[in-house]
Amino acid sequence: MDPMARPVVHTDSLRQELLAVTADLVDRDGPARVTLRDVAAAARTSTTAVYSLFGGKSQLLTAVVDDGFRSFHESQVAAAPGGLQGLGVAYRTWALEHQALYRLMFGGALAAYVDCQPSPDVAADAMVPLINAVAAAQSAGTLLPAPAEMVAVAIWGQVHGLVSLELAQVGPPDADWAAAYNAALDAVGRGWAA
Amino acid sequence: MDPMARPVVHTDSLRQELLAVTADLVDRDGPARVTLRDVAAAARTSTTAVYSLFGGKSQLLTAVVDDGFRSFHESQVAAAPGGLQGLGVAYRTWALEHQALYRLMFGGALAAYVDCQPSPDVAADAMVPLINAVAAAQSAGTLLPAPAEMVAVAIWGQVHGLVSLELAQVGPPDADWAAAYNAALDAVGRGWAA
DNA sequence: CTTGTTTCATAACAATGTTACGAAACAAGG
DNA sequence: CCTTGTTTCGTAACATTGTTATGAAACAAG
Repeated sequence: MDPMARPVVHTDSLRQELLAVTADLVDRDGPARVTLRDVAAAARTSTTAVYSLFGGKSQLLTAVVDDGFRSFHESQVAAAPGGLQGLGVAYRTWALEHQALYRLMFGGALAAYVDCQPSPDVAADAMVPLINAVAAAQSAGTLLPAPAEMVAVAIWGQVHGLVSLELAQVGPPDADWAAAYNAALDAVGRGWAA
Repeated sequence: MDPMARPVVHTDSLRQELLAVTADLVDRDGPARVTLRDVAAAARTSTTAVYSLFGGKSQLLTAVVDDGFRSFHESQVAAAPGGLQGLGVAYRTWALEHQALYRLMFGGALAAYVDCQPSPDVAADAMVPLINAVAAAQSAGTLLPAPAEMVAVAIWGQVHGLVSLELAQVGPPDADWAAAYNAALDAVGRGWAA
């Protein structure tokens, strides 16, 4: 009574393929040039797959963004032994290695050009290593005993803002971003030191 | 020999009107919902006007963004007497009062969803009051004597990053952004203090 | 082999940036 | 006053893209 009918092709592995292909297109041409027809063609399927597996373009991009946050989270976990400085350095390193994805992750949500806001819990997770490092430094007595989450948000804002300005190329044309970034990290350390 | 022909309607005043109407639409519905047909209808003209006066949609948005940077520049100039703290407070105030425009100004350039990157000199101008305040504080001996432009970029990154995260709603769901912002401004003051 | 059911690719649809065409508007000359 | 010539700009066609609807493809059961 349940003829299995036509075999399923829109499987989870195709879902992964679509995610990878989309991320590739974003990295190659930027978010504006990503079309569902190109995505489908690159994955050797049809645009219907995007709708049956994700629901639409914005959900596809949201999934790519969430994957980006997870990748970023991993890099932060790996850098956690380096303390606050290590996390700060790893932040910019990851952003420069995944420029287009980083632009989509933060610029997409900010510009609201397409509805690709990261899932709140995924974005919050990415911040956990930083919060832990802040709390650890506070326990060690090297950091001011302000609320850890607030300090973490402030520090994240610092590094995110500098990286954003660098990637968006908004600022002095001859800016030495690497130097500014390192100097800012030092200033953050002094500013929040106990 | 030079019959004046049909009178010109695509004049500079219509250009201003288009700019105002576009900024309104951006503020009301966000950049994604801005269509040339709507812009033209709101200005009681045709889409041709956008092409003859700007060249296309991206140039129109770029002009809006440039106007935004000029408005922001004015608010910074007005806040200059308040010193670094005053500039920092004015920064967030302006951003919150022009949320959609701010999103377009920085998120648009970052996401690269549409080519609306601000003119470099306009964006650089917006930073001049901050650079001056940094230089003044250094002359007064209250700020570390690092290159003024680098310090300014670092401070700008701090405030921009926090405001961006707040507007993009990326971060802890229950974050107290105002408190984090004020704490960050204080930390910046301590971090760069002489 | 037919039938029935599920799945998915193709094609139609709507919206939008862009471009091409031709009508509108006006001055000069008859 | 009408015709002609030239410039200007609104309308309509075009191409692209997200989305939806339709019908063919694929397979199991009888």
